[in-house]
Amino acid sequence: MPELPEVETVRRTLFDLVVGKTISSVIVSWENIIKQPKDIEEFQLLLQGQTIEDIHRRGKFLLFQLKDFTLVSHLRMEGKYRVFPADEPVAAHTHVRFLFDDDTELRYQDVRKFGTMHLFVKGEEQFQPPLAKLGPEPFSDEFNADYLKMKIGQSNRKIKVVLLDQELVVGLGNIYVDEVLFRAGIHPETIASALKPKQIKELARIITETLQEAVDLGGSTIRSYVNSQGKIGTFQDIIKVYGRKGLECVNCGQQIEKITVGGRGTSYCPNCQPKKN
DNA sequence: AGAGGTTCTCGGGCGC
DNA sequence: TGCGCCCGAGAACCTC
Repeated sequence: MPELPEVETVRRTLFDLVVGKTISSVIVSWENIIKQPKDIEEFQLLLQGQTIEDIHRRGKFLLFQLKDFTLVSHLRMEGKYRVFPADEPVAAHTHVRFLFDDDTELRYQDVRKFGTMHLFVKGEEQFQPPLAKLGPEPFSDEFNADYLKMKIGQSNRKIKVVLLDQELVVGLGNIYVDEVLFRAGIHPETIASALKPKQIKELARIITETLQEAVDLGGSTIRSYVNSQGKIGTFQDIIKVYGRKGLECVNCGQQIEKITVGGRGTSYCPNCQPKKN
């Protein structure tokens, strides 16, 4: 499901629903979600009595700032957070429940069970996996044309693979990387080092711009994504290539093609994104 | 039937 | 040989 725009939208909607609430207990019904601490009872014990003071985002991770700890949560493909009254029946695929002392609860649902949670003593999360090696945020000053030139100028990997690498820049996933490359007119299999400085400069601008547009539209709802208030995003309405295999390119009318790049389904326009190497 | 919005690990190949 | 780099496959699961 979620790439940066979806996670940011979840963060914003969840913020209004849970900040200020205090956890009275935690119920875990699929233990593999909890990666740290390894001991589930310890995870539950540490969270008891903790108040949610803030919710941050780092790349595609949600960071619940508690009084003494940071709960780092990745939604992977299908993870969702919703808040319910305590007496609401528990829906299928609910794996973790954070019960609050006001008779409401935060429920984590995840059909495919790929999501992860790591609990750290506040402040330690940034020095350890899974956050330690993440690249800059796409909206930060650190991420700019010079940075991108420096990082990918000598890379012999395909540009799509490079952009999906969260150590380069965080936030892009399969939808937005395809849209970004379409907007930039770059074939997804182009070797990164073959890009001209001008193209890289343009790419940096388009990455930031595309993700910002998507945040403004509440993300993309392709199959199952809804935010924590149950609302869908609308970026899918302006998607130009992702999921449009066989349809006409909105720019030139040629059929959108689909190939596999780095093991991921990849949609692009062979005319607007010609292969040059 | 197989792909799907994610990420990690593994083994193999290549070039220096 | 070793190292760095890159790639693909497979893994974690369930739904349509």
